[in-house]
Amino acid sequence: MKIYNTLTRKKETFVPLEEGHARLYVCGITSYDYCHIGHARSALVFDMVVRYLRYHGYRVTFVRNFTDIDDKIIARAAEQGVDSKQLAERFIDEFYTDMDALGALRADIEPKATEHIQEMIELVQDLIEKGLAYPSGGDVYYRVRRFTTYGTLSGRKLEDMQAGARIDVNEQKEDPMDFVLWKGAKPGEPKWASPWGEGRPGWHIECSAMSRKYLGASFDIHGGGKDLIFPHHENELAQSVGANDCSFANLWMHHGFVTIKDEKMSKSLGNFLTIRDVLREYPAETLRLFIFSTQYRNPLDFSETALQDAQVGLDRMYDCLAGITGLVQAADTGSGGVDAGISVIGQKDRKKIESLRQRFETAMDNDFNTAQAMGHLFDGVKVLNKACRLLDSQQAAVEDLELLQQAGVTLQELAGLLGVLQQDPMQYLQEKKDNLLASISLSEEEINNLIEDRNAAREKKDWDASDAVRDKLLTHNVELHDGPYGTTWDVKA
RNA sequence: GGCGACGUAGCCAAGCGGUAAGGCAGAGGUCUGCAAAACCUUUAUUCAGCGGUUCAAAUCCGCUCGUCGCCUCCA
Repeated sequence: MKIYNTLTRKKETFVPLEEGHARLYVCGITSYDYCHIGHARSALVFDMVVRYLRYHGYRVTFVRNFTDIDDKIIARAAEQGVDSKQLAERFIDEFYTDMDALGALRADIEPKATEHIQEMIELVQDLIEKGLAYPSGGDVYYRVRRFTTYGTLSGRKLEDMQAGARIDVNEQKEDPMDFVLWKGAKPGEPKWASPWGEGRPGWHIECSAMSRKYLGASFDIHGGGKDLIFPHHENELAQSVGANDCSFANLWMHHGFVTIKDEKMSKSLGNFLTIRDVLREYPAETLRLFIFSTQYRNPLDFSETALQDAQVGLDRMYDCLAGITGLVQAADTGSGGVDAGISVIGQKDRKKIESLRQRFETAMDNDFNTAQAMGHLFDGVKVLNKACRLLDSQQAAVEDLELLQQAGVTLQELAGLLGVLQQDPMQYLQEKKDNLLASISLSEEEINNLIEDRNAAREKKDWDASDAVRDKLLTHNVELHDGPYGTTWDVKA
């Protein structure tokens, strides 16, 4: 499989350092607020990556950190008059609540910065010994110009950056581009003892220290949002390579942003929706389908319409699975194992059904092209629906039923790699109906009574009366469907 | 100012040198007393524009226009 590497700006064949074992480190959240849809994308993208690597047969060690000490946490805690540690803990809990609601897998190791102060101090000491860092006025800084390849990951030169310098002038630094590894404590701030006095870690050092501890100096994949490329990942790279004298992450994966009206969703712009905001309106699987409708590196524009489209698509997939289940059940109770009928599924459609897994994998192997992979899934749905329709109207051949049943299982398995289509289809559709029913002013019994009245009128061919009932129900968003086996109803969304 | 990404049907989105996947919406059809729902079929001579390379370009190169991002905390 191929993965796009930010470092080389190319898709590269994925070959883990240790055979059969993929080690990956993803930058997690800074816990001072509820997570928004951008965080959901990050979590779900790497959730999909991990699931797919495991599907491919790799043993995966997935590390994702929590930044539980930093300026924003301290500021927010001060604002609310609470302890910064408690604030961080609280939003880690909220993060888990959201992740569980999204059905995202837990990382194998979820280290917190504050629990690795010692490791960070050791790393900073390594850097000082190598001449790559220097203490200054209670702080410790990284000597950027000493790391000759600085800027490789983000593709920028030190000179270029100075041109547009929005860098704060800091008297303590030898060079304005130097970044802080350790910050001396200001009065009232959380602090830890260190060889340079009391203080706290800079932002970037935690990831270098924790990845080294849990994955080793070199590992396979380092991931995060595109906004982390500079300065966070560039600095991590400088720290780790500088301290360990060996390559750091082999491959850097960065996902695109979630936008609203083509602008980046962010706290500072105030144009964000939290995960729980969205999950109040749509099921998690709908959100996942939406997120995977675009390849992970491209921007993803959030809108009500896009979510509704995803919802319709998800329902269609479940309808298809329910159709297969219904057909198989009918056949079981019907002909009782007697091979009725001849195959009606054409050669071309059979081939499409049988190649579904192959096509899905080819798309996913190409830098996790979930958009294309989903296209194949929907294409499968189309062919399966067609087959269901054909079988429904005649005696089903055993081989056809088996093909459909198997295809349904495959469809659900593959969709599961994206975390969708994981519910029992019958139950999903029933729940949807129940939820909608709860939102209208009629009970199921009242609806059924009205349907009986209407059917009585229809017997007498009193179309005016029957249509009146239908219209009345429609004002309550109840739609009637007259089928060969009687009248069923649904609630309009 | 520096660096980078993107621009494909009404909307979303794949394709990245061999002649336009898929989804939503729309249209036609099957079904129906009429509907609805469901399902089927269908919808881009063309890929922002202009040049160039090539037997062949949405795909490669150059320029122009437009949108967005990073360079400051950010997923």
